[in-house]
Amino acid sequence: MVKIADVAREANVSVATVSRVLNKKGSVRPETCERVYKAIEKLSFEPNMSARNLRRNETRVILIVAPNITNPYYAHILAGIGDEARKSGYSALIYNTGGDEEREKNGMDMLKKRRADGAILLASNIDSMWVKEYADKYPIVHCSEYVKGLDIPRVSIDNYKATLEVMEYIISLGHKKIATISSSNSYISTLLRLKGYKDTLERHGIEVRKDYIALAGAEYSFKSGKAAAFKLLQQKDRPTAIFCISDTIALGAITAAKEMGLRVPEDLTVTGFDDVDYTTMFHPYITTVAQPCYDLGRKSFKILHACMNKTNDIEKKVVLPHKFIIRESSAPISTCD
Amino acid sequence: MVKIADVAREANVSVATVSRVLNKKGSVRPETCERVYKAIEKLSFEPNMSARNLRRNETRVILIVAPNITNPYYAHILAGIGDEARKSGYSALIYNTGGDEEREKNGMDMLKKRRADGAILLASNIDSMWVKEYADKYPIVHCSEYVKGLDIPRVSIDNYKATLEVMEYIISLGHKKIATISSSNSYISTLLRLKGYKDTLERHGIEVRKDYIALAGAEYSFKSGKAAAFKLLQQKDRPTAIFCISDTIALGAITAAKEMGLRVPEDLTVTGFDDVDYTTMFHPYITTVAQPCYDLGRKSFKILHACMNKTNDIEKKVVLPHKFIIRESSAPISTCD
DNA sequence: GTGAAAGCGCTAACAG
DNA sequence: CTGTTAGCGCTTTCAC
Repeated sequence: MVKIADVAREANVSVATVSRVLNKKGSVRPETCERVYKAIEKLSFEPNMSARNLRRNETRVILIVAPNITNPYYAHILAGIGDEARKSGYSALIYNTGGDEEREKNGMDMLKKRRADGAILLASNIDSMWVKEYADKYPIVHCSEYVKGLDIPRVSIDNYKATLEVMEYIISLGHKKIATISSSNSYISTLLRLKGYKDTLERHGIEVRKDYIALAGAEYSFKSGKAAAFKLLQQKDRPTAIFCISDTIALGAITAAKEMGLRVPEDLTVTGFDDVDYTTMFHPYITTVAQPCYDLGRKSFKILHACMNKTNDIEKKVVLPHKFIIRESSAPISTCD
Repeated sequence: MVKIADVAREANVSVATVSRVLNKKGSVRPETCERVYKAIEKLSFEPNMSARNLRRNETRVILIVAPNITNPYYAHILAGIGDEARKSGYSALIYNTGGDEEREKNGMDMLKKRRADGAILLASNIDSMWVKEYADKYPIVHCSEYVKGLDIPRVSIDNYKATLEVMEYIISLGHKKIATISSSNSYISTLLRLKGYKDTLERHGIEVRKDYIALAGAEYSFKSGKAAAFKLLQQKDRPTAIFCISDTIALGAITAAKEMGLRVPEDLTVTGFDDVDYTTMFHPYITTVAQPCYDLGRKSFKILHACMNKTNDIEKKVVLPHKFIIRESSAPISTCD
C-alpha cells in the first residue's frame, strides 16, 4: 500500500504538503504542487479513506434505511438519492429492513458506529418515536413518510391534496358507490389518503360505508390487493369505483375484476397511486397520481447534506408537486348500470 | 464521543482488556468481562469503525456495482446480496452506473481508496478487460454476467441451456416461423441466448432469418421491446412466435401485438426471460425462464466472502438452476393460420 | 510556503 | 489474565 509518506519522499516534500495539495487547502507553490501531482501519478497513490475518516471524524457515507429495495417506488427514490449523493462525493450505504423495526434500529446504529454521517429514512411508521433518540444526535431526514410530531426535516408530496383530486374526479364521473383499498400499515401517507377519501365523500354528502373500505397488506402486494378487491366486488351492492392507494393494489383490483367478468373501466373504475413502472405496461393503462420519486430522493439528499454541514436555514417540510394522470382505467359511470 | 479509554477507566481495566472483550479474543476473567460490559452499557459506547478499519486494514463493506437498481431483476439480486452480507456483518455500498463504463471504474476505485473490501459486479460487458486490473488486486466476483477470458469467480444460470429449453418447447408447439428480440448490449447472457436461438433452429433444419432477429435497447426497456416487436410483426411473412430475451421486452411485444389486433397466444406465442415481478400481474401470464435472482445474490456474496478471507478452494464457476415456466403467453400454432 | 509533530480511536504484540 | 505501548495513514496546528 502506497501512502502519503511515500508520495512525500518521491516529491521531496513533507507529508503536510502532500496533504495540502490533496485537499486543496492552504497555499502551495504551483511548482511544488506540480511535483506532488507527478509523484501521486507515478506511484498511483489513492488516499486511505479509513485514515482520513478517523482523522476528520466523518465518513462521506450516508445511510439509507428502506423497507424493500425491490419495490420500484423505493428503488426510484434510491436512485435519486444515490445520484445526488455521488455528485457531492458521498456514497450510499443501503440498509434493507423488510419493515422490521428491530432491523431499522440496527441500521441506524451505523450512525453510532460512525459508519455513516447521516441517514435518510424511507418508510417510518407514523409512531416510531424511537427515531427521536437518533435525530437528536445525528442528521436525519424523512423521505415520503415521517414520524408525527418530531421536528425532523421531511420531503414528500401532499398526499391529502392528491387524494382529494382523485376523489373529486371519480365523483365528477358520476360515481356514488366508491370504495377504497387502503393498507394495514401505519404510514402517514396511508392515513392521509384514507382521510382524503372519507372527507371527499362527506363533503359530497355520500355516506362512508365500512364495507367499502378494504385493507391490503402492509407492503401493498399485488396479491393482497387482488384479494381485497374480490372482497369488495363480491358484495351484492358492489362499488362502481375503487380508489386504491397504490398501483400494485390497483393492478390487483383490475385483475380481480377481470377474473370476475367485470370490465375496467366500463363496469368498474379503478385508480392507483404512485405511477410506478408498470402502470402503462398493459391495458387498461392506470389512472393514477404520479409521484416525483427520483426528485424526492434528490431533494432528500440535498437537505441531509445541508444538515450534515450544519447549514443554518434548513427546510423542514418540503412538499414536491405530484401529477394526477387520467388514463384508461377510469370512466363515467355506465348509465345502464 | 465516548471511546474505548472511557470504558476502560469506568471499568477499572486497561484499553487492551476492553478491546479483548469487544472482539472476544484472548482470555478475560468472566468477572472482568462483566465489569467491562457494564461500563459499555452505562456509557452506551459504540466502537468507532473508522479507527477499527484503519487499524485492521479492512472495512467490512462490500461494493456492489450495478447498472440500474431500478430494474427489478437487479433489485432482487441486490436484496440477496444485502441480506447475506448483513448476516456476516458486512454492509453494502451500492454504486449505480447507468451502464456507463467510466462510472463503473469510478465505483471500483472505492476499492483502491479502501472504502470497501471487495466488489460484486452485476453487469459487466463481455469485453471489459479493464476489470482484470482490479481483479488482480482485490476480491471480485461476477454475478449474472461476466467478462470473457478472465479468471474471476462468477455465478449465473446456464443461459444457453435455458434458451434451448424454451426454443425446443416453442418448436414442439408446431411453430416454424420463430423470431427473437435480442438486445444491443454486449452481455454474455445476450450472446448465449442468441446462440441458443440460432442453434436450436439449425438443429431442426429451420433457416435462421435475418429479418426474424430484432434488437431492443441495451436496457431491455418496455418501449424498445414494443418497437422491435412492431418491426417484426409488420412484415408480410410475420413470425408466429417470438422468443424475447427479457420479460419487459416480452411485455412490450404482447402490447404491440394487441395494438395490432393480434391475440396472444392464439395468434402469436411470446416468451420472456427472468421472471420478474410483473410476469403474472396481468393476462396473459408470461411463459418465461425463472432466474433465482435472490439466490444468485446470496451465492455471490458467499463466494466474495470466501475470497476476502483468502479461503483456499474458491468456486470459480457456479451455475444455479433456472426454471422454465409455461404460462399463458404461449400455445400450439393455430391450425387455421 | 513548508515542515515537524501531535494525535484521531483502535488493535495487537510484548511484558509481566 | 492483564497492562503498556507502538503504530495504522491521515490532517492540522504551530513554528520557522
